[in-house]
Amino acid sequence: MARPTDLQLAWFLPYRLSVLSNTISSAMASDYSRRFKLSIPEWRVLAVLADTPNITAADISARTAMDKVAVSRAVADLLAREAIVRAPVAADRRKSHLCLSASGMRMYAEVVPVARRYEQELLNGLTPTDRAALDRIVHVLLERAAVLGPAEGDNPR
Amino acid sequence: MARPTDLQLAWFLPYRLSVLSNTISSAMASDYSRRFKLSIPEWRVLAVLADTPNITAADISARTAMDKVAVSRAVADLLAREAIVRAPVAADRRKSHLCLSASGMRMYAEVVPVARRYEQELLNGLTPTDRAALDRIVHVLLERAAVLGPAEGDNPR
DNA sequence: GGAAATTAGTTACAATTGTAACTAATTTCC
DNA sequence: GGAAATTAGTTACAATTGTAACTAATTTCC
Repeated sequence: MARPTDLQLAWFLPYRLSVLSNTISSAMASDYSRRFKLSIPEWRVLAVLADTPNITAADISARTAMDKVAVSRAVADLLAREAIVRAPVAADRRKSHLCLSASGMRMYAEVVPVARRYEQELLNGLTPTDRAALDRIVHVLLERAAVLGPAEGDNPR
Repeated sequence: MARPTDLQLAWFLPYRLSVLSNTISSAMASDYSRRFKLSIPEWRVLAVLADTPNITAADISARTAMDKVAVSRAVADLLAREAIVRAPVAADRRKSHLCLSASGMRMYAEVVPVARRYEQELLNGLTPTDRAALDRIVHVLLERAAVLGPAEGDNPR
């Protein structure tokens, strides 16, 4: 049926992943922002700091694949709302260590169950075998995608 | 190790899917735009019209999960570049049917192998079993995500 | 038959995001 | 020891995207 030059967008993996991820992210984003006034980047920074306190903005970039500007903006916002605290590093005064404030921790503790429930709702449709397969597959694809991107062109990022 | 309130962002499915999809999409986007001056929305419109000529902008929206404004913009751009052709529908003059021009088809024919190669590079890391599992899993997750989104809040989109 | 409601698509404006240039601190290396 | 290069983080500006209001055509329904 499909001509040889035809791609069948509906079955094209990058397209399907993009639709899937956007559907999930925008559902969650609208929920977070409605309930907690948190954007996705802010929520990510919160989550990383809950996991590993006293790291720098650059560390957050490295762990989240977020751009350093995006991190800077999210951090500025969370600081303004006093959800996190910034402490200059004595040994290198360009850096600051960040960690959650008491109220940031409370906020995080409130968001986590909501986030977990989303994930659970998604995973509930899958058999244990499929869940394991998904973990494996996403891992492989992430690795390959990371290599593919920079390799293809000339952008040295 | 992880405290009970901790989410472990690195294992959080929505987060992993988002990083995966963004990595893939931005690699492809930079490649498309460098070689063909095509944005992702433009490429999607092109692909849908290659698959199904003579449909309306609204039809494209419905098939791609793109917002109608995004479609309108991509269409305007492709029209300006004469990659597609617009013909008013006699029976309902609010609508127009769109289809690829000869040069649009050539452009599409050039992009397809590049797109396919990307997909292939990704899939090459997976066993046939995993590929089949991925198809199934993405399908299930898409369905669940579609239900989850609107159900959670009050946005009637 | 015609006012009120709906629909396709566009335009205007606001918010978000990406890129480049920048400041200030530190490191490298002659 | 100090000029040149590097690094952390921010700021300014441009490009992209989302939302709301709009125009023009059509449909509904009294």
